[in-house]
Amino acid sequence: MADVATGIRSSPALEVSQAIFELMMSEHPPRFPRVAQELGLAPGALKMLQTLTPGEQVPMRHLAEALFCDASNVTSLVDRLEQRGIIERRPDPDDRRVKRIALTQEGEAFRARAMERLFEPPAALRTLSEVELEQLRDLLRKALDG
Amino acid sequence: MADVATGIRSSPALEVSQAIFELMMSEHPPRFPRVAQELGLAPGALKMLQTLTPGEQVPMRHLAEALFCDASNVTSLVDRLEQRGIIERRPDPDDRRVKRIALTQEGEAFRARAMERLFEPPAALRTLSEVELEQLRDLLRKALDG
DNA sequence: TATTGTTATACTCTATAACTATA
DNA sequence: TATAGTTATAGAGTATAACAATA
Repeated sequence: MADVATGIRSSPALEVSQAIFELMMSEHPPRFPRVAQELGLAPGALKMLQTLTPGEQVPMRHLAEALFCDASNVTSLVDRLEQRGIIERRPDPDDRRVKRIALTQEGEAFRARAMERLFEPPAALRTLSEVELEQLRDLLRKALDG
Repeated sequence: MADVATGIRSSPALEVSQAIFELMMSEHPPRFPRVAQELGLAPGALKMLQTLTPGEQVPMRHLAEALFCDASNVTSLVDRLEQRGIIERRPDPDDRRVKRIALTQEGEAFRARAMERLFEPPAALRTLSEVELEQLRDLLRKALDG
């Protein structure tokens, strides 16, 4: 059986995949770039904040890998976040080539606010009951952890 | 209770929202830009293909609204998709200002392949059984259909 | 000789503003 | 006068290549 919206054959896994996409796309403009813009951040900068856990000190190289982007882009993203006092460059005690990136205290608060907005449940989820949400959560967690 | 990854308080709806995000982010690089690039398309061009249902003839203006972008960007996206023979501009019989965009025959096949790749179930879903996938699908569909 | 991060530069995507033609 | 689409141009974000410092 072919689906109208996609023109491809269906299966439960495919329908789930499609539904998740639909849920992500149910917001206009899409969540991620919208939140980034509202906070005055490049999309990459928001991804970087998401990556940086409070208390961590991450070499820039690792950020480039996590963000799947070029090192020169990390430099420019870090520059701007540092200028805004959200993160800071710290020397690595073991390797003087390396700079470790950490959230400032101010940055931790900023990040918390950013994550709140990023993960705010999509409106579509409001139609589900508490029990249904828990079922949904458990299924998704099983997929992710399993 | 605060979550380590986000630093914000938890609720079932929030946990679902987070899990869905995690599922989308579990692929590196992220699905949408990756598939677009593999097909030699701008992200907006892939969105446009997703919007264009086979057999439809959509005024460019409508595409701009659906893509949440400027009309001039639609012109440039349409230019390139038309050059590749994927879509075509057709005159509107009722309003000579309007150009209606439709998939070519070749374009319909291209779109089908693109949608196949776009909606290919994430690897994480493979850990779920058929029954669990159906439960997951039903919950997501209920949320989306309201 | 290889690696971390930076700089200078170029490219891609999208938006803004001015324009043509229709309504 | 307003609208559909185009053109020319500018901006933001990211990548490429050459470089300095360190390993």
